[in-house]
Amino acid sequence: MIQSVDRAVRILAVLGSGPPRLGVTEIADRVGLAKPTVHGLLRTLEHHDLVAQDPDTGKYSLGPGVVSLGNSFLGGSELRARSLRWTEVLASKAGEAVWVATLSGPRVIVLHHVFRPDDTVQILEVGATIPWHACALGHAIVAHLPAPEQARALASDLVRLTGRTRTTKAALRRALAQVRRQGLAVEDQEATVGDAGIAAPIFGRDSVAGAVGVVGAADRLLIPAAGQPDLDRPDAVRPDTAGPDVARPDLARAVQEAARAISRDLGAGRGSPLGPVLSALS
Amino acid sequence: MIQSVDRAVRILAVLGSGPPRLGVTEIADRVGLAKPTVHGLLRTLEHHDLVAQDPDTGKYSLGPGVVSLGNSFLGGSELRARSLRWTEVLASKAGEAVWVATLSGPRVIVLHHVFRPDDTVQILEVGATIPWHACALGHAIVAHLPAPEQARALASDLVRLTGRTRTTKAALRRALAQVRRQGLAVEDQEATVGDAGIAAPIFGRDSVAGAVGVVGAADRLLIPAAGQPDLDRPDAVRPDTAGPDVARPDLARAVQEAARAISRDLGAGRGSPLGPVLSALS
DNA sequence: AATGGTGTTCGACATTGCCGAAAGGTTCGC
DNA sequence: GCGAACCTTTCGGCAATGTCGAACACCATT
Repeated sequence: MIQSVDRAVRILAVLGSGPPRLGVTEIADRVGLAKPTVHGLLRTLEHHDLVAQDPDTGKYSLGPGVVSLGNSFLGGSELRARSLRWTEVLASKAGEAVWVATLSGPRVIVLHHVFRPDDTVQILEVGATIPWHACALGHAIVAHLPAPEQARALASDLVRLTGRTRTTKAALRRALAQVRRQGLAVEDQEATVGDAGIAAPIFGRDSVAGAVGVVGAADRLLIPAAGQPDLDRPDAVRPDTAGPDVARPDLARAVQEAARAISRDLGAGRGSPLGPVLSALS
Repeated sequence: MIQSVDRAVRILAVLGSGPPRLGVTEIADRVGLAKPTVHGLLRTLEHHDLVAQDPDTGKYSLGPGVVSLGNSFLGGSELRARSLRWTEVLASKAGEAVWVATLSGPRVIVLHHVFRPDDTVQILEVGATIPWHACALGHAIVAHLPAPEQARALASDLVRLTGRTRTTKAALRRALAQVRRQGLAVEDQEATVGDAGIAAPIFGRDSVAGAVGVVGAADRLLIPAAGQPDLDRPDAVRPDTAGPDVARPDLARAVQEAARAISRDLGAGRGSPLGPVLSALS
């Protein structure tokens, strides 16, 4: 581990997580380094436009360079590229906004966002990060992670975002087991009040690569647990195996189909170790 | 300038600009360093999720961490925050897509993108970078830069993107002079065939902070130079002072109004050195 | 005018990261 | 199937490199 690079990155992280503008002294405190050390690192980062210094106050913030890099990452992401055509279909079939996400540490990052087909004003969420335990995308991914990584995810900070966020290991373990059973994750207002999510895992050649799902108003995406199952669609989620939150069967099916289509494009299946898992999901 | 950090950033830049996946050897060649050196830097960056290594091929690519940083930058950008409300208005008034951009080195970065109000499928361009000399946003910014920085911009690589891109210093200097006269930049298919742009500068407390403009099909945004001026709107751009590309007067006016509104929100004016410049633009 | 707080510069110490060479591992071609 | 060529990764010694204490210049308050 190269020390100065490590420190530089930690400075970037501090600038990205805290208040938008910080002074040298404040940064030095937060990363635990001497002031001149931080200054030198900042100058180097500034030279590459990764940080910018406010000419008036002398304080530092992230620079435009980081957006370019972020954009390059999105452009080079195979998961994102492969999901473009299928998410379009899913959005129009479901009539809801579609997100594609991948895991980064204890959070999921939205890689792609297809707007809900109606033309209301919507803000773009690409690049946004959400704690994995508070969204369906995160559940779908973590449920299919190898055991050690899954344990690491469960050991992370399980912050409460709304009154309904599940924050205990036990509750999350139950949720993940259910996700594995159904091949589908459902979340009801655990990240944002009023919004729900339905998601399914996407597999790469030999591991889970991300997840795709729909996001929108809970009363459009879910049906009350007490409601009758839609017996015309036997392959849809059945209320008797589901928890209190039940996904609309047509949405559940559409999400799963999209996830499988993207997985196929990514090269999962054909003799890969995940073949059996994939079959179980179909 | 701290060497190892500088090298690490150059590695990130290489990963962001070249092919999406590169091996250690290839990276070492491109940055001109020894293989083990690059390896150490990559391991450090990987530890922070700024690069990711493909477990199969061993090749490296940018990691999810860079998107988080990019998103933090956008969230903390005052220019972006202040422009949100006005761009919404501009988009609906103009009926076209609206971009807000800032300068980063020789390129402009799109900080905010409001979709064209009709609901056709559009891709999101936030984070995209464009050579400054090939777009109206870039002209609007560079035209109001202090002389030394302006010279530096003119000294950069003036790449030809389409058959109409102006690539000589002389032509660009003329264009910039006209932008200063009119307080408006117009670009006709210099970045993308079929697309034009109309943009105006946004000023911060004591310098140009960015630009706002509309982007769309050239035949919707521009009127033929030979056409008659719209005499009902005396404050619009007049063909006799304009070059061959003439912006639709209503769009020109709307863009300028949005730019001035955002500048006002950013704190330009009220006794700042740019007061006179601002007045001249109104 | 004095004070507390910035961001910044300087210089010496020794820690740190650099690179040559060699070692696993994998994918070709034969 | 075998060998060779490529890859990524590891090791160790040299010295260049980055780190930090102290002092500087500057601004906003007191």
